[in-house]
Amino acid sequence: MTTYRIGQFAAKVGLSTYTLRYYEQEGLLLPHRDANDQRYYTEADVKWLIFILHLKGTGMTMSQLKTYVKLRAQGDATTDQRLVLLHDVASEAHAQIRALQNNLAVLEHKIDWYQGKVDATIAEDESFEAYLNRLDQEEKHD
Amino acid sequence: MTTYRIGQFAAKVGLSTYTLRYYEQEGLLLPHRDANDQRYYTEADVKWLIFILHLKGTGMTMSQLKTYVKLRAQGDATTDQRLVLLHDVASEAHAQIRALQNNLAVLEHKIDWYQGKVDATIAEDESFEAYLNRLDQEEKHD
DNA sequence: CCTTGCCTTAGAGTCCACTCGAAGGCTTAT
DNA sequence: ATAAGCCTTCGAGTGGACTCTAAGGCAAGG
Repeated sequence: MTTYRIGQFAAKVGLSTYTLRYYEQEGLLLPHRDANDQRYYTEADVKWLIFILHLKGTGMTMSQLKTYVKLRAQGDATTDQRLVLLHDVASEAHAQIRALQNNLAVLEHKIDWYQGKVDATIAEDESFEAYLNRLDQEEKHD
Repeated sequence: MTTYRIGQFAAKVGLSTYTLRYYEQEGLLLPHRDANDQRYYTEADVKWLIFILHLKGTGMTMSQLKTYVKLRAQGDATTDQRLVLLHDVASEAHAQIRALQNNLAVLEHKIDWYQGKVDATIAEDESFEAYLNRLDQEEKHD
């Protein structure tokens, strides 16, 4: 069974040893120790950390992650709470994607404009402005 | 013609007066002044600021925004540079959306799993893992 | 008249997630 | 044997974008 010392593990997952010790301190990832107290990580740790990184990549904060880990440690009784938490994170992420797409639409319209691809008729501009207003309204609904 | 004092403008655009003065200091938004040196903002400033906020919302940094504003101030000779800059920002934003969607896919799969909606057959799990590996590989291409 | 809002400069504080350094001491690899 | 890697604690530094305070003063509305 393959194991990794902290330096190898860091290289494998693309984090620094500092960060790994920091995550450990925060309770996110608890490696094993050998007879000399040296940390070692297993393939299971690789999978778990990659999952953590996916969660972080959705915008989940350290604090939410810590909550999640604590709930997990408490066993099956907390699956409902975990679900609520993950649903929150997911809907935040959806909102963020939507916001990004809206902002990007504006940016790309400006790019088109710079490239002279937009017919600069009053009608067109006005309809795009109306569209933007609608987007801005929608963002306020959050 | 409607104008706004800084407090009204702040309320209108949803920023603090601190932030508006900060943006001004950074050269992003330069309001007019009345006879007593009090700032006032026009409808054009509203539009410009909203555009700035859309750009910021795509992930464009202060520093990029400052570059953009400086180029703009230099006139038509810089449209090419502005286009390059905006293209960069747009492709970064696209990448960020893709990353978010990938991470969200993992999160939602986990949610499904919690809800018992996933057939926990070895085959299914393995194919999902293969899928994740593929996503992770793709992220490395950036 | 008095409160509220605005003006200035300059600097300090905040938040988040790391990131690093120091110091002293084991352990592992070549 | 020697270097490279790892161990600890603990505190300080980083970056980005604000966010706020202080101090002293002018200006408009009720």
